Amino acid sequence: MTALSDPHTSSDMIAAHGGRVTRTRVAVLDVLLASQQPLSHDEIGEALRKEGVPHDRVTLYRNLEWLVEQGIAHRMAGDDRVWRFSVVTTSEHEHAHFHCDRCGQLFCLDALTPAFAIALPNGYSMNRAELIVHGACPGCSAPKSGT
Amino acid sequence: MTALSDPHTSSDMIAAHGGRVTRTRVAVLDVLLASQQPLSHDEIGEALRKEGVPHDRVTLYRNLEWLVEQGIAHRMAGDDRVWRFSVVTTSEHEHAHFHCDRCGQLFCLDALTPAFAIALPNGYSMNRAELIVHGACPGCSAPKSGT
DNA sequence: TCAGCTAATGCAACAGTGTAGCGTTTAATG
DNA sequence: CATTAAACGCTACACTGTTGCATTAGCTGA
Ligand SMILES: [Mn+2]
Ligand SMILES: [Mn+2]
Ligand SMILES: [Zn+2]
Ligand SMILES: [Zn+2]
Repeated sequence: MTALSDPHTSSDMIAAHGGRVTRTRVAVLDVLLASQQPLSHDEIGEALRKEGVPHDRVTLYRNLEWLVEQGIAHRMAGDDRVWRFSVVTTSEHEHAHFHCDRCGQLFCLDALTPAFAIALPNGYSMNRAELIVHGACPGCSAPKSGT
Repeated sequence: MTALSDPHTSSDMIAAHGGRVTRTRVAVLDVLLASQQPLSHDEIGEALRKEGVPHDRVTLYRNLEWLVEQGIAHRMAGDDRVWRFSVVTTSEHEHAHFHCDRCGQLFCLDALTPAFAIALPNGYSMNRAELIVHGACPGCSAPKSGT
C-alpha cells in the first residue's frame, strides 16, 4: 500500500528486500539493530531467548546468512574464529574493527579511516585491506568507579 | 654435549627449548620450516601423511600448541576461521598478512611495514594493529602460460 | 477472503575443528 | 640399564556450522 522507499522498521527493511516477514527474522534484525557491537550467532540466540522468542538454531543461521546476502548485515570472523554480525550502517562497509583483548568484544570503527601506505611485494595485487586494532575498549580501560 | 646457541636443525631447535625430540614434533617443525605459507592443522597432517610419518590428530594439535608456546611458531586465524601456523622468522612477529581471495592461501608479508595513521575514538587504547591485505597472490594473478 | 504457491521453518543427521581425560609409551638423565 | 615425567594414542566430547527433507505459514492474486 504505502511506499517503502525509506524503510525504518525491521519489518519494512525485510519486506523492502523481498523477504518474508517472519517472527525469527524480524527478531534477529531487531537484535542486531539494537546492538552497539557485532554479535555472534550464539549471542543473538541468547538475546532471543531472553526476549522469549522461540527459535531454531538452524533458522537463526539461515536468517543471518540471508541478511548478509541482502546486504542488510555484514559479518566478520573474530579472534575466536566465530562469525560476528552487525547491520550495515555506512554505505561503505570498508571500515576498521576494534577487538578488546580483555573482554573479547568487537567494535566497528565506522568513523575511522586509516591512512595506509602499503608497498606490496611484486606479484601481489590488492583488492581491499582489513585492519583490526587490538587493545582495551572504553569499558575495560576506564578506571573502576567505587571500591 | 655441544653448545646449542645457534640451533639449525628442527631437532636442535626443539632441544634448545627444553622439549623432547619426538618423531611427530620433529616432522611437524620440518614441515613448517619448509613451507612458504602458514599452514593449517589439516594441511600439516596431509604433509605428514605424504611423507609417511604416522601421527595422531591430537598429538599434532598439541605439538602445534607447544611450538606456539615456545615462540617457535605463531598462529593466526584465516578467513575460513581455521588456525594457520608458521615458524617465526623475524624477531618482530608484528607483520602484515596477505590473503589470496582466489586460492585461499595465506602469506606472511614480513618485509612489509605499513605506515598507519590511526586516530582512535576516545576511550580506546591500542596494543597492536593487525593488517590483512586481500587480493590475488603472484600465482593467481600471473597470466596463464600456454592454452 | 481465501486458495495456491513457495519461502521459510523445524528437526535430525552430519562434518570440521579443536579440547579433555587417561592409561601407555618412550625420550632423556644418570 | 632403571627411573621418571613428558609426550603419545585413543576415546569421548563440545562447539560451530551445514545439508536434507517433510511441514508450516507468509504472501499474492483471484
Ligand atoms: Mn564492522
Ligand atoms: Mn605471519
Ligand atoms: Zn573490553
Ligand atoms: Zn592465490
